[in-house]
Amino acid sequence: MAEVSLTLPDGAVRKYEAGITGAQVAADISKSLGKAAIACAINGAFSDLSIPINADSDFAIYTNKDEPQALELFRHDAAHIMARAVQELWPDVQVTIGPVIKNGWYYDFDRDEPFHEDDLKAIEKKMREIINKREPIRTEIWDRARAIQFYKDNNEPYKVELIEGIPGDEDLRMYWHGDWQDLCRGPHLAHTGQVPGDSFKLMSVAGAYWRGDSNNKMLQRIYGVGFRNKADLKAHLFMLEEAEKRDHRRLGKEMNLFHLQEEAPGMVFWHPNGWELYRILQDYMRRRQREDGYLEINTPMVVDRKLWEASGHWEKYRENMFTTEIDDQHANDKRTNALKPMNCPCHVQVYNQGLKSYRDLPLRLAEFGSCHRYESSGSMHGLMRVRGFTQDDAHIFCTEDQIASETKKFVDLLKRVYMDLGFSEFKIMFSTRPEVRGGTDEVWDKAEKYLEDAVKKLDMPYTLDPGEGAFYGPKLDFKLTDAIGREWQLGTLQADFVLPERLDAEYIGEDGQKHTPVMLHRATLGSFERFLGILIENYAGKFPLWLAPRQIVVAAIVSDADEWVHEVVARLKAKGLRAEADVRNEKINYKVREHSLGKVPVILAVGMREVEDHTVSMRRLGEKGSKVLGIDEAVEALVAEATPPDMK
RNA sequence: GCUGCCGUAGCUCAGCGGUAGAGCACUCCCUUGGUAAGGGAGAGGUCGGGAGUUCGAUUCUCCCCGGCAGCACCA
Repeated sequence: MAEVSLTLPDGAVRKYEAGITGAQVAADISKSLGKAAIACAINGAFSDLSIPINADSDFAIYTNKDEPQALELFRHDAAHIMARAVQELWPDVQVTIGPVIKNGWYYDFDRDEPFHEDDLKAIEKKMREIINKREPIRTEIWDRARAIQFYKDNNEPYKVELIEGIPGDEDLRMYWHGDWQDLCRGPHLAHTGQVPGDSFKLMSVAGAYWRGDSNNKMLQRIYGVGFRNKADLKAHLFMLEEAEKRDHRRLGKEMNLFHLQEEAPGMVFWHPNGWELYRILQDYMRRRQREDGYLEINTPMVVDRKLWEASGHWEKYRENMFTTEIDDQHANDKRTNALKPMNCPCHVQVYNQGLKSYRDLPLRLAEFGSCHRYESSGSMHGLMRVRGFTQDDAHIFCTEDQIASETKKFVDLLKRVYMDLGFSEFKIMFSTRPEVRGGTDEVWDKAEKYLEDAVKKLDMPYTLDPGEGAFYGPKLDFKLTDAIGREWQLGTLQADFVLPERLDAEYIGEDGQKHTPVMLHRATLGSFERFLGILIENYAGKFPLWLAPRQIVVAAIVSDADEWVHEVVARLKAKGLRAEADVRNEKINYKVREHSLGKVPVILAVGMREVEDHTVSMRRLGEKGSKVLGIDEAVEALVAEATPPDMK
């Protein structure tokens, strides 16, 4: 019998007969390890314990304690166990795929009857039964023909389709526990009992298209979350509750910022508090852009379809545009207009007024452009995805040689803005030509090259995202990370060599000849609506003083202090602070609670002591105690704190 | 757009084939209280819209609108 030598992570070498399995090695090392082992690595490749080892290898054992591997296996096996549970409960169900995702897994099923949330409990129960059986998980390697025949015999057409879609003629790995079988790349645990039965939970049922294609049948997807132990599961569920508390739709209601209603789906009704916040942000952006040489313009919201035809949007995005038809009596005809879905064609119209010289470039035209897009009903979500929104948009008309310096300038602006608004981290994605696109390959070669040069000169890391460019040009996207670790794609910079030409933008170069400028589409926040949604969630509504729509409430403790309350409010307002008086017939406890729930950052409580001493008792949101300050001292401190970062 | 669920007072929600209820908010009265809910009284609803079944529909069925969770889409 041939011998294999296995090198363990600590450098020790053990010799076994060829064909020994990982499980046997683990048991040989120690009895407890034999029990604890859940999988192994053979020459670094994640593998089942049951696979025979026939060559000298590096060898490592994984147990419950090995974080990424253990989680991967638990979730993966839980997905399979869930599929088995579902098939045991409803034998007519066909199984498809069930991958591991962040925090858990899902599995897609085909069944005529819909699953209901109540069914999840029954499935969970069945899963625990399967786990408690501690059945060994077996694997075999089959050739394609045999596997296809097997699934045809078992009436599992989705599996047949999956196998037929796997390229090449590689053999397939088949897994079993009990009588239940699935096709899988593996690896898996040694037995079902290794899945922690008390630290998973089925979360929801939802539709999902077979293979992610909306032309295909919609299947039913069940989502689960799973962890190594109960405490981790509890922590995760707690985190979900916390995330729900900072949901901008909820906070928007609690802080009285905005509302949405049936008559205008996807269009925001901003309330005074919300609009204050909106304007604070817009004023800030306006100052930052002015500082950077942008010229602010404003262009029409309703524009004849001819312009959209010329720009190419009509052909590609007609379905998503709001249109209006009016009878034009003079032309004796109907005119079709579209609500602008974006600002660029209009900006080119402004550019085109008057002959431009190379001396005019770069020309940076900015607009807080109000746009409308007919988003599909299912995609709308609070402020995050709406049908009416305002972009902090700008188009930089420049020469090819200016692309790099303008990109640098823009990224510097982004950094400043994101920092000021409380985001310290962002990533850059570089997206290249998509399959459906405007312009020739020659133009794309050029656009990609210039933009790549520009991003390289930034001296910042970036990730390539092939095929994700805009239809008129390659782009850089800027993704930032919020306070609870979620990523949001915000800023964008798109190099466009196509649209200026389509819309006849030109300039006279140094050589006296006409040239077509390059157009850089760029946005920092994206849309104000979406950004405010993100901002609300990032701060959980507890804005820094300069952003808070309601900054200070001055609350009377006794009604004899009302006069002093009004005077304090007047002094704060005179310094530009957003202050309100609360002289209602309520106790201070009540007022403090209410304004704390309303996320007002500063409460100045005023009783007879403060009246006599000309002081205020300052309480900060989220803090327990209060601090008595002289009025002048308090005003000065608040003014300093409330000054926007760009004005300090 | 697709699948599933949901739509009752300003808000959060209970109810359910016989014509509607709670807490908070609101209005008034009492209370002047020192940092997260003082007490009492009152007012408030074509039960998302339309059609059908029924003696009778907020409740059952169908259609439409809107929302939620996913999927698809996102210039």
